[in-house]
Amino acid sequence: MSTKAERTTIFIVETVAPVFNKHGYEGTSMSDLTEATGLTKGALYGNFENKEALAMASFEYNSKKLLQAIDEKLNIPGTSLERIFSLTNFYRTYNEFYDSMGGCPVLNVGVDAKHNNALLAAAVRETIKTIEGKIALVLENGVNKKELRLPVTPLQFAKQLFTMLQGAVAMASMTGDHKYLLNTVVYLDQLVKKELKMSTLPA
Amino acid sequence: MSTKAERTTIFIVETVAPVFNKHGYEGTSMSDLTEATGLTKGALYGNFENKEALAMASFEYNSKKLLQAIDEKLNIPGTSLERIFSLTNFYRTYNEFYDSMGGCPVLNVGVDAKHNNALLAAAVRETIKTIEGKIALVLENGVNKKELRLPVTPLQFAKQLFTMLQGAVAMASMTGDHKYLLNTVVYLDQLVKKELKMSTLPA
DNA sequence: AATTATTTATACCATACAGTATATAAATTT
DNA sequence: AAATTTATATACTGTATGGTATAAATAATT
Repeated sequence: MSTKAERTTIFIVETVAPVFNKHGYEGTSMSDLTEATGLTKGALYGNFENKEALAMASFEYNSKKLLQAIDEKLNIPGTSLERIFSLTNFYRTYNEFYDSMGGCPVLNVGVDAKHNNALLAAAVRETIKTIEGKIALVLENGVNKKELRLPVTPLQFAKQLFTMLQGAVAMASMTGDHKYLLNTVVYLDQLVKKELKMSTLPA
Repeated sequence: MSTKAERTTIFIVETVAPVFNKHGYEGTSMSDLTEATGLTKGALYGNFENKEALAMASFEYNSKKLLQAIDEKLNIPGTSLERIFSLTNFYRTYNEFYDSMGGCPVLNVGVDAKHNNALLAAAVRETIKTIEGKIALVLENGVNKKELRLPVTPLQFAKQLFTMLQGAVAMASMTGDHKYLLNTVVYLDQLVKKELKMSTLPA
């Protein structure tokens, strides 16, 4: 069993992560965090070195949740095409997912941290690379198994796919209209069906 | 000729706009602004009611510049298709454009203001609507002139186009890699050529 | 050029900020 | 259960915050 202190640390990150994600690094104050957690500064500074460490832990927490969800969707049993559809289907209601985190961590921290915190900005770039890599792996596998053909390299296509998804995330987030997600996924699914499906082009 | 005071107000907005755009509403302090302008608080508060008014004027300034650039690209003489390509071509090097503003105002303020400033958030939504409307108008014109055909309504297609462009903007901005813009525009151009061009499907 | 109106600089306000020292309380170990 | 370690609360730094009152300086008007 975990010690009380460890559980407190986790509790702090869980509680604080959405606050940082909503209001950004500079926009979040230590008193916002004591208020959210019901703890005092002593407790926060006892578990984390400073504000930056709290923000970093918060992003890593949200990023991990996102990466796990993406992994789960991409690693279902089935063909590579079915795995890609599983991912796009996840983004169909991605607004519900990111609402529980106070917003998409990639988008929010990526934009906020760019000129406010170099460490966080680097962490976001790492997360983006990881996601693109995961998608590329599925695509590469599909090419190897001759389940699909790609007009460009797997990584290149993965980047393009993620860019479009992230565009929908940005628009849905800024406008509050989740139809941007829905319409983009509908578009992407037909794109994948038309462009990547191998069965339409027998050897 | 303009009065000295009017020119000072303009100078303040010009100088302050990139600072707000880079660091966000909460991340920008009044002393950041006195430092950037070389003026004192007295001067800033003599020309603007408060910090929020300064931030609002800054966004409107950047937004206007963007809308003017988009207008310029969309209103070249030529067919509706050429106008759309003129817009996508603008986004090919959009990073240079937004660098001079301290980032894309739609993306940066849209993400930053969502939970930090309701007024700014509403202004961004308005700008998005305006851009989508401008693109939709060109598309509608093209349909009327039978220069192109659309699988969905002009506004719907305009939204999808802008979503993809904004996705590229977000990715390029977060990673610092402008190839996201280039690749997306290459993709969009071929998409438009294949899907919208009427000449391939004679009546 | 003198007067008036406006604009900017200075000095200040109360409050909020991130962070710390230390005392108290609560776990953990023996 | 007692001793010890660890975690949390309290009270406190010094500094920065957005904003203001007022005085000095500069434009604009007559």
